[in-house]
Amino acid sequence: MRADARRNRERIIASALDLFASHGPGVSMEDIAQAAGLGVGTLYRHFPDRLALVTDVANSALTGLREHALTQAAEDIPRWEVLVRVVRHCAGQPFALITSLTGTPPATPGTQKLVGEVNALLADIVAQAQEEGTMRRDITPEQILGLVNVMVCRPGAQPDDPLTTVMLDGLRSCRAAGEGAPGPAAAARHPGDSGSCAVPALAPADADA
Amino acid sequence: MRADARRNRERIIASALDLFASHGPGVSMEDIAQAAGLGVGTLYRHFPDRLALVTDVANSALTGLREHALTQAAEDIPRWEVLVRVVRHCAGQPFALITSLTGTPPATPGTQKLVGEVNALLADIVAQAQEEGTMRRDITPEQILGLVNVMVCRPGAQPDDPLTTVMLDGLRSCRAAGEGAPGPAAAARHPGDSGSCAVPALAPADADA
DNA sequence: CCTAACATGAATAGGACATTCCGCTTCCGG
DNA sequence: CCGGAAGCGGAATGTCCTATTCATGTTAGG
Repeated sequence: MRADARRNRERIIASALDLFASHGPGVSMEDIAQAAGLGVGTLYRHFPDRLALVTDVANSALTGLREHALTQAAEDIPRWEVLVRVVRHCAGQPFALITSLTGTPPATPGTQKLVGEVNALLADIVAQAQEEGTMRRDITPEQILGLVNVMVCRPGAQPDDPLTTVMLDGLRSCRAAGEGAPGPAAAARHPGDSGSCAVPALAPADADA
Repeated sequence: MRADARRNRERIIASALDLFASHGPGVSMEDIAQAAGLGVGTLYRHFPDRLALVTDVANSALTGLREHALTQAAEDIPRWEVLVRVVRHCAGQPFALITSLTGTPPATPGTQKLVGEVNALLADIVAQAQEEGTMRRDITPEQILGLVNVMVCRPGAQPDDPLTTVMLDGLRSCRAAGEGAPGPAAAARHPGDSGSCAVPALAPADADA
C-alpha cells in the first residue's frame, strides 16, 4: 500500500470518529470524506461500504479503550481510582460512538463482542470498587455504567470538566471510604430539607463483604 | 369545534410528545398519526405543517414545566429542595423534547422565549441554592442546568431512579449546608487514592455571600 | 334525517443519502 | 527524470423516506 494511501486511511478513521461523536451516527459519507479533506471516492476505495467504515472506527476506538482500561486496572491502586481514570479518559475522547454502537443494530459480531468485553471489564472495576467501600452500593454496576455512558457521551464532555466531576462525586458516596461519617454529612438546616436527596437513601451496607 | 375533533387534537399532542421523547425529533408525521390512532390527514387538519405541531407540543410541555417550577418556588422550603422536586418532576416527563428544541433551529420565537424563561427560572433557583449553601459552588448555574438537562433527557429517566439520585447527590456537595465537615469527608485510605474525585476540588467559597 | 365538519390513506413531489464510475493526478522504483 | 500502477475526485445514478395534498367516505349533533 502506498504511503499516502495509508495516511489517508488514518485520516478517514479519525475524521469519522470525530463526526460520529459530534454529530451522531447519521453523518453522511460525503461529510466524513470532506472532513478528512478527501473525496467520497477515496473513502470508498478504503472501505467497501458504510458498515465497513463504522466497524473499523468502532473497533479501533473500543480496542484503544480496552487497552487503557487494562493498563489502569493493572496498577496497584484502589479500584475507585482506576474507575476515575478510565472515566476521565473516556470523557476526553470523542465517544458518542459508544452510544451509537450500543444502540445501533448494524454492528458486526466482532464489534459487539468488543463492546461486551469492555462493558464486562468496567462492570468488574465498579463491582470491586463497591467491595472496597469506595463507591456507593445502592446501585448496580450496570446502572453505573449507564450513567457513565450518558455523562461521557454528552456533547462537549471533557476529562476534567465540572460535570464529570459532579458525577464522580455522586458516585463516590459521601461517606467516602465506607466508614467515615456515620450519618448524612450535615443535618438538615431548613424545614422541609430532605437532607441528602430524598428517596433512595444510601444503602447501609457494611464496609467490606 | 366539534367535541371529537378536540379530543383528537389532544391525542395527537400527547402522542407526539411521547414519540419525540422516545424516538427523537425525527419521527415521521405518519408515525405520530398512527400512535394517536388517526390518519395523517387528520393530523394535517389540526396542524398546517410539522413546525406547527412541534411548536404546540413544545409550548404545552414548557408551559407545564414552568407552572410546576413556579409552584414549587412559591413554597417556603429550601431552594435545594425546590430544585430536587423540579428535577425529579422533569425526569418523570417525556422530555427529550427539551434537548430537541434547544438544539434544533426550527423553533418558533415564542418557543425560544419560553425556553429562555424556564432556563432563567431554573438558573435562579440554582443560584439561590448556592447562596443558601446547600449546593456546591464550584460550578455555574449554567453548567448545572446542562447537567440536569443531560440527566433528565437521557432515555429511561425516572423521577426517583438511582441515576437521578446520584446526580443530585453529586450536586449537593458532600459538605452539605456549607460548613459541616471542614475537609474532604474521609481521608484517603489507599495509596494513590485521590480522596474525592481529583482535579477540581470543591471551591472553598464562604458560606454566605 | 340532514349537513357541515371531520377523517382517511393512497398518491404526489421533493430531498437526501449511499454507492458507482471513469478520467485525471500523484507516488516511487529504476 | 520516466512510466505506469496505484490512488484520487466528484458529478451522476438509483433507491428510499418523508412531508404534504386531495378526492372520497363517515359522523356528530341539531
